[in-house]
Amino acid sequence: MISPFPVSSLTGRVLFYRGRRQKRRFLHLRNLVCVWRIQVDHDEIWIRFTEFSFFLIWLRKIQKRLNFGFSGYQIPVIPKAPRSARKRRPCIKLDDDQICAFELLAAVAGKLLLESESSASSNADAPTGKDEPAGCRDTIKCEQMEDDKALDQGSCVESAYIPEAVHQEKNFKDVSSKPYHTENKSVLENASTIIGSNSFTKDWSEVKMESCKDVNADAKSQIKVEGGSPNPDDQRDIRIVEGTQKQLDDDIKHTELTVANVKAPIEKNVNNSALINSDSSVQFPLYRDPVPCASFVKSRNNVKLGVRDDDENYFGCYRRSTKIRTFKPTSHIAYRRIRKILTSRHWKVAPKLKDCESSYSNDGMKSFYCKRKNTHGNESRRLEVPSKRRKFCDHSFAVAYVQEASSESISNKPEKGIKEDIITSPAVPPKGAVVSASVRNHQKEDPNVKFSIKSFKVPELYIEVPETETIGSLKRTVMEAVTAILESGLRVGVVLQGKKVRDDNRTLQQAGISKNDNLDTLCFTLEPSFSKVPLSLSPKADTPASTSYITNQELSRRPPSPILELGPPNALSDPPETKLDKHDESNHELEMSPTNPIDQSADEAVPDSKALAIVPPVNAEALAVVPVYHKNRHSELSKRRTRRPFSIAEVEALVEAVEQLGTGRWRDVKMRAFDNVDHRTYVDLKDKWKTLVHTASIAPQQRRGEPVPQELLDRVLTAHAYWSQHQAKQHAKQLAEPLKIVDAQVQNDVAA
DNA sequence: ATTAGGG
DNA sequence: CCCTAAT
Repeated sequence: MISPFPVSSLTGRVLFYRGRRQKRRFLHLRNLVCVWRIQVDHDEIWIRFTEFSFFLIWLRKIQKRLNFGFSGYQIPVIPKAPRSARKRRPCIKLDDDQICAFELLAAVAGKLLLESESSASSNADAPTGKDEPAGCRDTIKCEQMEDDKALDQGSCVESAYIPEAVHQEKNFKDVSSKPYHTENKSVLENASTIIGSNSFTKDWSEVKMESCKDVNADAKSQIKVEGGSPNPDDQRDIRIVEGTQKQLDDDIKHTELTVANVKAPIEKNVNNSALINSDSSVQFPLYRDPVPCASFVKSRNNVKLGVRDDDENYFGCYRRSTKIRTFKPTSHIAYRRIRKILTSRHWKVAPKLKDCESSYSNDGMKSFYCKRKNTHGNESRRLEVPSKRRKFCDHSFAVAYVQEASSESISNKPEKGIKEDIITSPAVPPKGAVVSASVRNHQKEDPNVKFSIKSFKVPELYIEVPETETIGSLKRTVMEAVTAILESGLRVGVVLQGKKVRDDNRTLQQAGISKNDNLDTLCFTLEPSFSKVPLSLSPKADTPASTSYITNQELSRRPPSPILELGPPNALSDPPETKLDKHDESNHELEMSPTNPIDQSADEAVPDSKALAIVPPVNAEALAVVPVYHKNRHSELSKRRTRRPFSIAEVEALVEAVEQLGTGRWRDVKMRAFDNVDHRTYVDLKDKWKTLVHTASIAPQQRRGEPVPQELLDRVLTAHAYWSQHQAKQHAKQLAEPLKIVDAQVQNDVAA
């Protein structure tokens, strides 16, 4: 039986090699040869791309094939454009994961460059060890192969290696032409022919993979090369390499990066060249270290990433932190640095694959279920400090106290405290899920629901520190606040699909937590148990993370002052230090640039910086909500308004007004229906309408909050449709028509 | 000040 | 709801 290429199979490792033509020390990432090792059932497939950019393209292809559900967000080609243009502008759709993958790869790329260079002299590189034109294929050469002759370098080009043991069981299909031979000798040639370079030049064939599960646990895989789907891009150099890990593993002296959860975006309206260009913007400096082997020690599945500094002349612009040059023997810092380079929203450098099972839930979200439980106790635990400013969990960052026992490279814990261990890597699926069920490909019925708590939401903190205080003081204050909460005791809250599950007596099943269900929307929160929590309204259903306030007394030692909204600790203690220069002028592509910590830091730091920004005093209203505020300061920066859900009556009034006035005249709507309600601005009304339209267009089950009568929602849709149609007329006809027509339609609807 | 859109 | 750009 052939099953679709399993999602989990997209989990794999990516290896970079210096390509044959790549003798320069400074290379574009896109030019790096890269091999993707992915797991298909029990086999491992190696896919080699002579250019990294091909890999990305290919990923997208296969992604499309797999018809992934996507949680990706859209990165505008033109970040800011005239309103009129914004709407229709083409978008680069890029999945977060891919961004991260991309960056992860980029990080490794730099390292590999380094490695290959240093090996150029030491020749300690690949088994075949040469850093020369043939070097790249050498790197994947499988010396253990029984028929070594088959690996005639002269003829095999950079093509496929299919170890006998594996390929004999394979069931290759080549739609386009010849099937793979089952003899090693011919494997390579055929591979070359089939998926070799030239055949892709004009006629890009999609490579589709399907796993073929077999009863005897001896899974077979099938590689199908399909023709068709002409693509302008030259995919000449895609090759498939397949082999068993055992055969190849030991030969690879290259640094490996364990990459998991690779998901490629579905590209629809983006030409690939754009992406490639962006790739090309990725330039990785080659760092050199006086101490040749201080870094990049490969240990099986783990990566030890090191970053070396180079002479400033050449890469001056890149090397932002010379300090790193001192990096520790264990390359811990380097590791951290790499981590920081990564945007890794949903990414993390995965623990050993062997120790974790890739799992994914219904909507394609994947996570790792770590089998190992005895490592360092807290290993996979992450504390997430939610910022009030963030509404979406995927925008938030988890602060992780990494104790990855699986990686020796960081096994030496820094003494300096948390800071050293903090990484920002939420690894949280969009919905804010921090838990996923483990779904194995083929597993027996297991009544247990498996949870992998990747992060905790911790109570939000509010502290205050005078402007004049030092950072050190700030840190201490934060620490105090945290300690206060911890000491007061914590409770665990369970939030499922944004709703708090309060009934402790319900079973998981009853609560809707089932291993078959999508647990991505399940998360746990830590709640302070002390009672001096706000009188406020804040913790609502949709605000899983509870909020706690440090009372004035608690902070009384500190003079009253501006409020500090506590950002993630890393923001406080771990200032960005690894910014690279952006070289690329095409800034819109920078957003997908892996080596663009600036963007990412901006991305993540913006909220942080906001969080760190001094929030001046507030109005009475706000004070009511957040008791900690002092009134002594006035400020331009105002606090977020209190939430005031629209009542049904208000909605009705709004709908009525819009029906008659249309959707482009909010001021009029306001005057007509909410003239004397000053807490409803026309913007509010517009926003409300927006959400109403949205609400009306989704399934009732998806709706939250106080239910709006369907009748009203129907009217919303009707009016929305109508006014969408009649926008032009609106100005011409002013206003009489609309109402009647709308009414008529409503009546029709009702009648029907 | 309003409007339109994105977050 | 907030924030911004554009009008």
